[in-house]
Amino acid sequence: MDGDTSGVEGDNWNTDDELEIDNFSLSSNSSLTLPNGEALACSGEASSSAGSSNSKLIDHFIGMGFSEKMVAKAIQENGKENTDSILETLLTYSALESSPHGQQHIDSDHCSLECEGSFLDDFSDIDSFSDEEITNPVSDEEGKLSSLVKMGYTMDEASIAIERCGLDSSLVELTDFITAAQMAKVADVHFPLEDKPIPNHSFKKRKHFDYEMWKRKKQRGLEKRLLHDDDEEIIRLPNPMIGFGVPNDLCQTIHRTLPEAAIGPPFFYYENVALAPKGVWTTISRFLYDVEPEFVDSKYFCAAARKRGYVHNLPIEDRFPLVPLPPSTISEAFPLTKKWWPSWDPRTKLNCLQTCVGSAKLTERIRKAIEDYDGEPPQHVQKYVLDECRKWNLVWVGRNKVAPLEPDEVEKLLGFPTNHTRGGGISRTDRFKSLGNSFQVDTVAYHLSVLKAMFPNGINLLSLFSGIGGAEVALHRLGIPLKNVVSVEISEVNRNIVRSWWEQTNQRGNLIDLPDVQQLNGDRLEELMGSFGGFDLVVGGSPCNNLAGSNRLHRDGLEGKESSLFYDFFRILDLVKCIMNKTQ
DNA sequence: AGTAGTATGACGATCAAG
DNA sequence: CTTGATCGTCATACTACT
Repeated sequence: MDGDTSGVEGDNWNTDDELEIDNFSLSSNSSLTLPNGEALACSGEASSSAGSSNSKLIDHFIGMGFSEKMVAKAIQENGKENTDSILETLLTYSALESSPHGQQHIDSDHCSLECEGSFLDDFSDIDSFSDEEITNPVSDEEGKLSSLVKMGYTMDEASIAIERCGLDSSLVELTDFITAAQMAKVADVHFPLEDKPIPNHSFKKRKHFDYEMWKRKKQRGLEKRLLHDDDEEIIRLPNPMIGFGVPNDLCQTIHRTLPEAAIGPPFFYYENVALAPKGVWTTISRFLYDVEPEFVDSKYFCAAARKRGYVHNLPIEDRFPLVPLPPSTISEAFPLTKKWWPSWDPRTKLNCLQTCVGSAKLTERIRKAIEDYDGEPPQHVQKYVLDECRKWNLVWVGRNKVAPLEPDEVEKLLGFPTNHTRGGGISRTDRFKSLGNSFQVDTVAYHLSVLKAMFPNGINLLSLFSGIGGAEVALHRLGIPLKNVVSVEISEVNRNIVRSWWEQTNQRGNLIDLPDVQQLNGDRLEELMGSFGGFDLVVGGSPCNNLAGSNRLHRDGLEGKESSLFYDFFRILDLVKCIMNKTQ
């Protein structure tokens, strides 16, 4: 999808229940932060974990060297009965925590235990709370966002609060807003309480706690470097990157057992770049019900590499590939290049298709560099040319002539129909951008193929961050009828592409497109699902802007401006799950 | 001259694999 | 250790129009 997701317009919120929050006074926090209010707000499980009956259990684990916050979260997740799984969770957390990127995500989870005590602490010094104390924010907004996340709120909640309250509002105002929103949500029967424990509002204490935590983690990180890191829970990429199997793979007898919480309905399928900063996939996996990601390189499906991670709860037996099988090498995909391909260019597969392509000037420079020599150019020229060709995915189109791929060639490689992104007022630049952000259809279709036997009459699909409709095209090419498709995509050109494809392929189903995942709330989902009886599949690849290696400027990880929309994928999936369970 | 859309090049770090 | 890959962003110059 496109990068700009910040266009939240207040007008569109009129139907949202959150709007009612405006009626709350932002400055008066007393009534909202009373322990009574918390007890009312928390689910049974969450509030009981804060009770005194657990103190022995907590002390037990604290005695083992785990932090109070961790123990509370682990108990909350596993229940107080199952001490074994609590211990296992704690061990996992402590491993995660020692990773440089993983540590901040522990903080981003909620914990109701910190509610204990000091409710009556005054907040008078809260405004002196300096963001820079903990993080090094680039802007005021990011600083506030980051602070809120560290205080235990979701990225989603934090950004909405800033949108609604304004950038110059204090942290107290922002946290009050979120609390009020959560209060309002509690009234909504469909709000998944167990996954959104109400954060406490003992600001002073939490601030202090977090700061101490941060110092401790920093310290531990230093210690860690001196020790072995063999117990790191960092997810490793498989080599070869074939996930749970690719077509023509001989050993396809892999079985897996999904965690209980991950089992559908609905089925879900999440995608993002495999080479994300350390700890990102651990966090993604943890949020998506602890499902182990499947890392696959699309070079096993087509002539271009595309290293991606997929988290899904689909069966992995009896998969089958799309037919016809796409060309597997560059020369098969583009036969005309064979004639001009020099023997000293060993490439048979293209690298990852990106959002930008090489310039005409660059190909000109390359031509001139080779032209000076009669036969084979010297080593250093070969090296230069090959480096540029690999970096920009250039192919040989004439004597001494290289060129970037054309948009229709990229469409072909990615498994889309030719001219899928063409016309309708879409520029060449935008085509490359949309295609570069898309799925490789054959790869995704292989994973989704198991649905065909299960849903002979078709499926209802929720497609988040749809882009140019990679999931829709994959399902269609598999011959799985699309009954109702709700497609959420911020970019208007992309929505037009999907709409136009939908009409051209004579779909019998119903396509509903929405612009913004952030505005898709429980009410709207319930309304949509009520009309056709729930979703069979939720698909989405959230923005990779802040995860991708090509991003020199803002590779900020999952908390980055765009990539944090992952949490909206989780939020919405969890809402769908909740509603589905309720109506069954 | 103003404007909107387009093309170009400068901008390294991170992480895995050999 | 070195090599290689990587769903990118930004300011600026350029182009094709009014």
